[in-house]
Amino acid sequence: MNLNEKLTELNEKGCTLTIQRHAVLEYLYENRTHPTVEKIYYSLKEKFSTISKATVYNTLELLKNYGLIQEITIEKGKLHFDYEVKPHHHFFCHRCNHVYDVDVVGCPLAGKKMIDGHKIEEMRPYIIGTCSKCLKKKG
Amino acid sequence: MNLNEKLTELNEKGCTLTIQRHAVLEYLYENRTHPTVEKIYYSLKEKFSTISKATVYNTLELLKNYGLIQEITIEKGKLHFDYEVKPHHHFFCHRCNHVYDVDVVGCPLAGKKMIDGHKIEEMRPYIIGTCSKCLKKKG
DNA sequence: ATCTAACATTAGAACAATTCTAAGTCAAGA
DNA sequence: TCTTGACTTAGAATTGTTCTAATGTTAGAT
Repeated sequence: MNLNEKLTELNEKGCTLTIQRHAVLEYLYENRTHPTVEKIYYSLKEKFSTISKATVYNTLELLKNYGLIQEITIEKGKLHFDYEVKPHHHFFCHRCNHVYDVDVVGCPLAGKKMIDGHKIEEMRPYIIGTCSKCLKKKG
Repeated sequence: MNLNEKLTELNEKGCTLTIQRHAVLEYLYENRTHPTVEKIYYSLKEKFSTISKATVYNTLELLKNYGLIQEITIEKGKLHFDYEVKPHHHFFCHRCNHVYDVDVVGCPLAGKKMIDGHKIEEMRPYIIGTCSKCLKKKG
């Protein structure tokens, strides 16, 4: 789903399309590195010097609630965000703190709506380890 | 793996078995509710009134590094811990903030050591939604 | 085009979770 | 007993997130 499709969807659902909301979504569209809130905030500050942290947090929460972006709680104590909402796994390298996308096929939970009587609304399959780049550094 | 086995393993690996470390591990052994650090700290305070937060954090980190307990980053901004380290999924209810164990068989990642050139050290399969108890409350 | 009410943004304070620090305690070996 | 190193403590500091009150913006009604 490209940027314009998401912006249109937001608009059609009655959400005001402010310059800040546009900027946050566009930033995530252009930066598929699973940035933290801090990273998003300081990057946007370069273009929009008066943007506030509260707006960034509010906007990320809003976009998440519209199902247009994904929140990632893989790193202890800080949030990352992902433009891509299609189900996929995330790999976190505890050496460089980088989040990678990984594709895993054949997940038995795919498409399931319920488990043990609980209603499934979101999947967050996280994998922790050392990434290929950091493995090379070591040796 | 029962409590004594874990304590013995700690000891054999040369780790000093202080009363605080014993207490933290025992608390997790007896409370399989995936408690937060705050919960662990205040519960232990009742028995050991001078135990400090730093010790609880240090001990949880130490036990985690020995592979004896599992850290859970399913809830935004706060840590939960689990005595059980055998691979299993966690379900988080965003209404009551409770963490449940769920068994999922047939995970294609089970036993895998590598993915996309990254070294897998830990799996954290999280599922978010509304738990069976909260579903009943609603209606 | 103007008004207005609802909504959005801002700056910074407040809050919550975690980590750090420096002083004190404890245990084991010389 | 003294020393050394490891552990714990209390509280300060830091970090990440949320709240607040004032200000700014928008869309719809007139």
